[in-house]
Amino acid sequence: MTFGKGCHLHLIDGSAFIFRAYHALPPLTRKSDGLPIGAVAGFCNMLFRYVENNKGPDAPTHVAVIFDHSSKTFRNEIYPAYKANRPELPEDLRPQFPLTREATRAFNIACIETEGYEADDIIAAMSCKARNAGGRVTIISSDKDLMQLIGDGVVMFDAMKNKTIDRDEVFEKFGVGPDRVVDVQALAGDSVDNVPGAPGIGIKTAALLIQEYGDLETLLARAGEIKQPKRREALVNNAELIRISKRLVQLDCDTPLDFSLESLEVRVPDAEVILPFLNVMEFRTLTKRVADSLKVAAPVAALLTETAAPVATPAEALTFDHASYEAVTTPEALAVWVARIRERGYVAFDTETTSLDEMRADLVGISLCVDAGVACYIPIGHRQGGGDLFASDSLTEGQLPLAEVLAQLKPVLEDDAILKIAQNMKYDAKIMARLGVQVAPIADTMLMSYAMHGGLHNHGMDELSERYLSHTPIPIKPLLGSGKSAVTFDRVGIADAVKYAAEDADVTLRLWQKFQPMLHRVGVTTVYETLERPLVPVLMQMEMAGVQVDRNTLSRMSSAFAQKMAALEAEIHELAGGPFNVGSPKQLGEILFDRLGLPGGEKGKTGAYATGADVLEDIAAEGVVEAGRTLAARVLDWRQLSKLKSTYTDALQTHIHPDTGRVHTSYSIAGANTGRLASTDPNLQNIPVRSEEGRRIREAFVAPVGRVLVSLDYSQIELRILAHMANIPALKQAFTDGLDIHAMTASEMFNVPMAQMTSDIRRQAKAINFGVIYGISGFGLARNLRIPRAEAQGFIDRYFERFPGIRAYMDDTIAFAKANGHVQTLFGRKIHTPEINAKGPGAGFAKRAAINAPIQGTAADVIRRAMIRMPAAIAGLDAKMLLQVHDELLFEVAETDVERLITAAKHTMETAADPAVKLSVHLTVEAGQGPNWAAAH
DNA sequence: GGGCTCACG
DNA sequence: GACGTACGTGAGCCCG
Repeated sequence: MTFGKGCHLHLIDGSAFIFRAYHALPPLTRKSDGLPIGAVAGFCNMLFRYVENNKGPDAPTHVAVIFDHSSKTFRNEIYPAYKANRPELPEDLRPQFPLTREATRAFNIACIETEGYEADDIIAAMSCKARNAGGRVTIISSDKDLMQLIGDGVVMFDAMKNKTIDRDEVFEKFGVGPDRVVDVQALAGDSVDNVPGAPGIGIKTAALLIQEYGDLETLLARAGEIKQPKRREALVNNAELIRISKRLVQLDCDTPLDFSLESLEVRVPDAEVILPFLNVMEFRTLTKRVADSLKVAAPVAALLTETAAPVATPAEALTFDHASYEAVTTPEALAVWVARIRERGYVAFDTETTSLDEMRADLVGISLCVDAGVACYIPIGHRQGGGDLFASDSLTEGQLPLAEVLAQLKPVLEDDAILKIAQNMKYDAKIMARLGVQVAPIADTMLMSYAMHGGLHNHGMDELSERYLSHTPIPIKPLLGSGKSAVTFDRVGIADAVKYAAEDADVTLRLWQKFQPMLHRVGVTTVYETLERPLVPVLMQMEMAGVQVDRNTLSRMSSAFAQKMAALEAEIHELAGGPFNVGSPKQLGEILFDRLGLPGGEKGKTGAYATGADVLEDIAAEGVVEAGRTLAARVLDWRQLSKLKSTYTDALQTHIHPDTGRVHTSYSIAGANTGRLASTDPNLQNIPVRSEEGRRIREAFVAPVGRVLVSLDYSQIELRILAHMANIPALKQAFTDGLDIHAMTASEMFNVPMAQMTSDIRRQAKAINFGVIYGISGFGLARNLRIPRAEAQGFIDRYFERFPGIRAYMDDTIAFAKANGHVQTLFGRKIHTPEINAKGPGAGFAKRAAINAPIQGTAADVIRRAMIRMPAAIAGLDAKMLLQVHDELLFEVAETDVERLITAAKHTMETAADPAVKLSVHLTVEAGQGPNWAAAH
């Protein structure tokens, strides 16, 4: 519908709403994370009341909320001091601005702002346009600067006083009609906006003068006639200033509008949008009122609140000024920074290096930050040239020698009284450790975030900065390039490096400042202090120690695998009737199901046949074509060898460190949602063990001469934790009695005496036990056991009958997740479950994950506690903790200390839950030892 | 770079 | 009544 006669446009002054809301309400904060929210709350209430009050017969046909985009506009060019004496925005208001825009859109109202223009100008242009089209306009505001627009079908409405402002009110206020308001304002000036006007002339006098002379230009032209000397002089001497003032107060009807009036047509709020928004904001009452108004059920309170990661976040009062970052290139300048750090008592720091692999990285520079915005970068190892063949390898001029930097910084970095803050400290502390500096004590913003919001979002610096500081840090890509032309950080120019590196320290410090109070509010201080922070030095030691891997063993195995694979490949090609890439699932699927015409080919969503191990195993076992059966079996063999060779025997050799002769993995602490660690580069948590052939790879993990590998692993830790958490007497008793837990389960379920247990029945019970931990489903169990679904469901039903606590545990866990947006481990770790209220297939996933997380997470917490206590427990022994594999710790120990190590470490692991949690089931640890990992496990 | 496959707990 | 499922990871390879 074209905007025209009969249309009624409402223009809401957004900034007026915001300020009124801000000052009308106490400084409210969002309960879940402390986000300042008072202005947004008031703003939403005002918008809602507006919507409710404008449903009647005189309802608008079109509506928009208009905001100021930025403080700098064309008026600053005319008069630089314009609005210059405005007080600084309150610190807690600015972060709410983006949320008011979101709120507007959530109410399904057009949200308008244009860079370089004030809201008033946009309102002016829209009013003119609407009026010229023959429509009516109501401006929802009481701002006197907008009164010049009144007339010809344009009125204002003061929402607070619930009163219309028309010509009469304007006349009352300014003594002139709307068309002369700017003249009066130009003369009177405005102290709030710092519009100069004529000195000594206020609104009253200005109105008199305009009434007498008709308009401003006439007045100025005839100023000499004015009788009162003061007034006359004020006008004569300030004519230019008055003209400038008029340009400042005159609203610009020609402000460009990049939308049509038609697009502003009134729309009903969408319950699916507005309710979640209000719920995330944690506006309980308003959520309910809006829901009632829309005649839908209100979402369960607190349902989204916890899962809502602080979205659009508190922007900072301070911005990031890259130009202010200092390049520290003299000992004197560095000394100043050291003094600042000592005065502060803490420092955020970040290292720049030549590699993401801490064991191979060379230090290029260090950045420091002591206060938001106060940061520096110390270039140390930057090199000339672009890294090409002819580039010089010499150090760039104007850097500090490493020795000088270390001499000054080492005392600070090792000072007990100075807290060192970093994002992923393990990386930086390892770099420094390799240079002989033991960084302590430490804080880590990545781990704080993980403790608070694990499961909600990732914890990399860029993401945290955007979420919590509303700031996008300088990306590294443009500095380093990508692909073949990529360079390392030492080839980055120092000027660029200063901006990038110092900003990282700056961001880190600001995150830390923000996270400290948040940590308490979220209630995870204990988790951070006992399960995250102290783990850093422990993992550093393990990673730097590395594990000795015998290259020759791996190399021999690689050759043997290659030979077997070649033979298999020839046979496979023969069976297939021609050569093809055995490693290509796509080609294999076409051979099996198209060329050989085997039944059972199922295409996935990408249109490719599934050729996973389960599919091939079925074909190998019961395929109707003999060639197909053999082919599938050979491909399975080939795949196993291929996997072992490429992922393990080949790849592991490339990870042997040239200096140490050992393999140094890296553990990510904040990677897995449940609290587990993850091992990367290489992953040493998935070295084969299940197949005989694969297990032999562990023979390459060896102890040096005179030393032994000791493996200690928790026995059935997750089932024990389940027995405790779900309080299942039968399970607990079985553990207390030291029974075979799977056999016991089988006996209970199938009424088979333990003495007559068969391995097959036990195997089924074992699968069910694991299924319970994973959030069992009939389908999943059926597939795992390869039995009919109904039968699997029967097993599950019987299991729940025999162990009724399990069902209750599952229901309670899911209910808790739905109510709180997270589940918890016994040690208080929160694992957020944002998808728990999802609809559709995602719901099943989320429920099973929620059931599994407290169990897996508690086990992860237990072994973390053991690891943290381990250095003290084995101090004095010639032993090192090398690896963690979720429920196993691998040690390298002198032959003479093996027994003592086992005693100490075993005790530490078995009592790791104490005293924080009193488990009603004992944890038991089994030990093994030998010259290599295969023998020790 | 996403999908598939497969190694571990 | 249908949907599509075991939980948590990382790495190597293929292929567009």
